Amino acid sequence: MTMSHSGGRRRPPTIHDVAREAGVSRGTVSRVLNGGHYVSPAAQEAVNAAIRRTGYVVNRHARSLITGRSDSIGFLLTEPQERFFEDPNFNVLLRGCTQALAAHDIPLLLMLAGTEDERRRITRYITAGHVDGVLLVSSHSGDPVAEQLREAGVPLVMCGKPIGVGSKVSYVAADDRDGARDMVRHLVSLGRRRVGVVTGPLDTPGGVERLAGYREVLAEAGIAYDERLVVPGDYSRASGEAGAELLLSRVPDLDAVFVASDLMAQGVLTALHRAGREVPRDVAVGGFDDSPAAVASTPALTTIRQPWDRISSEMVRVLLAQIGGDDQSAVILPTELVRRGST
Amino acid sequence: MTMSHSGGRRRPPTIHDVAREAGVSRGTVSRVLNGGHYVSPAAQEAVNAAIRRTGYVVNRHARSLITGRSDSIGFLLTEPQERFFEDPNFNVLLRGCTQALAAHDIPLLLMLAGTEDERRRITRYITAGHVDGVLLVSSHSGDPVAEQLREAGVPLVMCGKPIGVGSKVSYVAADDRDGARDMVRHLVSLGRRRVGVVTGPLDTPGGVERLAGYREVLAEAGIAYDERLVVPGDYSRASGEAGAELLLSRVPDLDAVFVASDLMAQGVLTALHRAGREVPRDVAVGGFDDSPAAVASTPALTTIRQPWDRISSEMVRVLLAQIGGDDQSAVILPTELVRRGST
DNA sequence: CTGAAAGCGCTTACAG
DNA sequence: CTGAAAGCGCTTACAG
Repeated sequence: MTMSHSGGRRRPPTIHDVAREAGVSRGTVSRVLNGGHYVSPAAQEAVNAAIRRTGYVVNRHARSLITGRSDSIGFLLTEPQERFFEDPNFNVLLRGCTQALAAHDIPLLLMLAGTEDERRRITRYITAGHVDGVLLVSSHSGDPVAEQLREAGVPLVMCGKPIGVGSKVSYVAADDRDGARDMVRHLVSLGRRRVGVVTGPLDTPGGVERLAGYREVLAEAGIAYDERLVVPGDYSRASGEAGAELLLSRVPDLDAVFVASDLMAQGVLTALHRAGREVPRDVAVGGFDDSPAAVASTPALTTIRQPWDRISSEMVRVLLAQIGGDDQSAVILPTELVRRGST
Repeated sequence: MTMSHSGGRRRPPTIHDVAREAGVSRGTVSRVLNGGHYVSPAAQEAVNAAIRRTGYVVNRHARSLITGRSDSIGFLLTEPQERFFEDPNFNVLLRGCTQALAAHDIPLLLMLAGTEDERRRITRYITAGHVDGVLLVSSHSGDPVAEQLREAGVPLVMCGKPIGVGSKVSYVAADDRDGARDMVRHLVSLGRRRVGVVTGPLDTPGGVERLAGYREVLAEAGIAYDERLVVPGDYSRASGEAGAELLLSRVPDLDAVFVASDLMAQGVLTALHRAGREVPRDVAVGGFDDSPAAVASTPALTTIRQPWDRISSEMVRVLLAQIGGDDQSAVILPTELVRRGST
């Protein structure tokens, strides 16, 4: 019966069309749509058949208008640098979240807020209720967005443990400290004693925790902590290269380096190679992340795998639970040592 | 006057609150919101002041319900492999599109449809009107999604020239053929005569066009086309490595290679190095993309820059124009030769 | 279990 | 230029 204008978009069927087709009221159709409670099997079946025949798809705008929910989730990246976007980890995380949400038929809105101005605009957009919750990726501390969203009562889950703020915010993170401990223990177990470290930014949880793990293992192994063996990095390849040069100039007989990211570890390998050190014979190198950079390096990197697929699925699970009324929660996931040629 | 429940989300102000506050009707507020036509300056000002005082933000669901538009755009990736998602080009494109849309205050919905099943679900979702238009990234031919969306009358812009389908679909692409010509002319101008090529997949425009450019330049330079110098790749690093080995086995005195992507060119460098060839002295290597891989290589790659920022902004521009009623159109953007150490 | 009815917040002809 | 009114497609108490 539908009038079909060939070519352009025809008017899509509404709940009214389905009701007429099924011989029931619109209310009954709606009840079927929303779980089928208080609906007789016969009506249920008639409605389902009518939906199939008409090709009905619910109009989410109408539904959202009345429920007050948007049935969509925001993926917010508040990061001034482009670095993180170029980080392969980001891809895995984004893809994982998109897929986990797709399983619930929830679309993901990608929001990039690199500048102060954009952050203001996006925060406003979010607090106006355009998404039901936010997956927040913000590696640096001092980001006020998390606090603002929390205050506005927006369900929120962060990737990585937030530092600085003592606020109650849900997060999902890999166990950075434990991963660092595993790596440094591994280096020490190989007989290395002059173990350098290139840290991540010390205003990020990864930077702080991985360094902490390093110190703990040195202490437990009875190796004195030596400041000259600690150099800061910013997760970029270049900072790894510079860091290794600095380490070599300070401690020429260095026999291992724990590097807080694979990308930096690539830079470390370059600098060691240039300085004529052979890896792992002269210097063993351990990375962190198990990113594609780990296998692309020569030699391939021994590293700590972060469980990105689990991180993303847990972020989605926690967020949906929170939207459903649960309290916030923190999830810490285990890491794994992956041994390759660099140790 | 607003009752504020500290903590939870308070009921946001509606157009009704603004109207009361401004002393006008809701219709007048709506007119101000939608461009301010047929509104007296006095009313205009009163409404704007009221909006500011109340902190009013339009409810997009209500608006969409009546306008029939969603005021959002989908970014659809129909790609079975993970490769493209790991491609740094993808990041740049996604970020560029997000930002171009943000300038219009239009949120971007990220849609991933890697499997047949997902493609069906997403197509249904899109044709139900949940987005006003689609930015489609699908490197391989034979993807039915483009055709389905086009038939459903959904505004659509593809990244890269679609091949196979003779259908009228808008697209934005770099000038692959011209870029390839520039690179091969560059190699020939250096005196190289035995120029190999590692192609992209020949069911993609990049694969086909870049090979065509290679052949054209050989012809114009009076160099005979030699099948042994042509090996296929799939844009992966591994295929570049294998390709270079094959080339060396067939034509040991090869003096240049044009590689259809930077990632593959990295593999080519690895293979050449292992075979004891020095780059560029023995063999000059030219890549394509100017991706981060180009600078990360040793030596850094001479390559063809694809204007990704312009590609993304043009895709958005064309899509918005099409949503506004314009006909579909194709945009071809120029590439640029970037010379580095590998030639 | 089911229908009739109210209403979510907005836009847009329609009369003035 | 402006207001009153209809209506977009849906959900949800309410009364049976």
